[in-house]
Amino acid sequence: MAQTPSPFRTAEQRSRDRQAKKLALMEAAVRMFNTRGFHASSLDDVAASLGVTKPTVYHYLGNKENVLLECLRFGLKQLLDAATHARAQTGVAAERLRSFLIVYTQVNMSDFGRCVIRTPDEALSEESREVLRGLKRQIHAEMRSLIAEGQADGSIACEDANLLAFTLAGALNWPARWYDESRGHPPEETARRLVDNLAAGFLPRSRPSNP
Amino acid sequence: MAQTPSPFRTAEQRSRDRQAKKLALMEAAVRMFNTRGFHASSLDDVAASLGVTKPTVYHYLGNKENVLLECLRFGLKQLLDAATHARAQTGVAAERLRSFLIVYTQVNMSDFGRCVIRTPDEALSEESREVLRGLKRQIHAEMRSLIAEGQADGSIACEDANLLAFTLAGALNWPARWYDESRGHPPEETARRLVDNLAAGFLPRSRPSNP
DNA sequence: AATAGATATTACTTGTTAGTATATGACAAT
DNA sequence: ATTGTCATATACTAACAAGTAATATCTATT
Repeated sequence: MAQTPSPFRTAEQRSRDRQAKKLALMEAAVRMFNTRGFHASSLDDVAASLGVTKPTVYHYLGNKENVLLECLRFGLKQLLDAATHARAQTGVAAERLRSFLIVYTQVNMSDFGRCVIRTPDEALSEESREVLRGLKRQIHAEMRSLIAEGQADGSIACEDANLLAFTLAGALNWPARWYDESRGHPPEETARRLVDNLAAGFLPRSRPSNP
Repeated sequence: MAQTPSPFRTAEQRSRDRQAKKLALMEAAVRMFNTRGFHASSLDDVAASLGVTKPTVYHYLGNKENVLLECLRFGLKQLLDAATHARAQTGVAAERLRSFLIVYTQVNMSDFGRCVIRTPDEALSEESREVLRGLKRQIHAEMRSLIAEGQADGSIACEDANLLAFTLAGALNWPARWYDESRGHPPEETARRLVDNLAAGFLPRSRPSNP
């Protein structure tokens, strides 16, 4: 089985290499976008941060807007996956919503999620904007529908599912701006506490809601 | 009293004129920043939108960064004013907090408030960033201290006043991104409903919290 | 009138960066 | 061996936008 390893890479290995390089470029880019903003980030600098030159970036990612677009898609996919994962769970809707929200928040605290939140639509061309709006709408719809299920099964109390979705999303997107992993509590714990605030509200409850 | 009006303006009138022009430039700028983003907005275009030229902008506002800075200060002042106004009211802390939050949200739905929320720190120089961080911290501190008062007088239930302030701020900053005055409910109503969501939480309450 | 100050313009310089044309070396398949 | 393809570099173009003279004009006071 364990033969002398060939110094030649198979087609599959090369394809994996390529993917890894592409992802490394995306990671370098997203970090720079997050620290400097999209317009203030030059592809020269992104490339240099990995010890290569700009045409290499173009080789793997086409053009600057596409670099951003792929980063955003990647982040949005993580958010959507969180939704489908929560959807597959058992329990009342409020519980499924909670577990979705906690993962949603953690994604927003990570590099690609941060980029999704921090990048305003205007940074993109009309075309790409439509694509992204579609994905964002999907995520919003998932959240809203979990809320609606909760209204139906009685585990969630609210007047307007759509507006509640905006309320929750806002509160849980914001860590993309303020959360600093290197100080304070770890991401999961912070995420959980934020969601608890939203679940309970800030007005005192006379008695526990689960009799 | 009502004499033939002099065609000559007094010093005071001229000073008011100057202020008005400066403000008009700031409004034009802030609207462009909000629609295109800071880096994608050229002062040539800002000036052109009022039928003047770029050096005019420099005459009134110095340089591009200062244009942004003045807009942000303006918006932040509105937020701080909302806090001091709420502070002066009577009633339990939860009530004062509510009324602060509602105004806070409405500011974030208006041009200058939008700009405060949508402009990420990185757009500015280290210097200006410090100034703004200071102002933002003030607002955050106001919110946190209203919450702490509520913990003390029993009108607010929460474990961590600081984290609750982030939760509320996030939810109520977000309308700067999604709210569209031209569709849906008017600003005050939307603001009130958002705050209600946060006050009540999404878990059902067995009975009203005000016995 | 004449001068000073405020307001605005035209025309320029300069720096930055997205994007491209072209060259080159390495490897793989034939 | 030869040919083609992938990965990368060097070196360039083109465009845009910030900021700066130098200058003209209007207004108000002496």
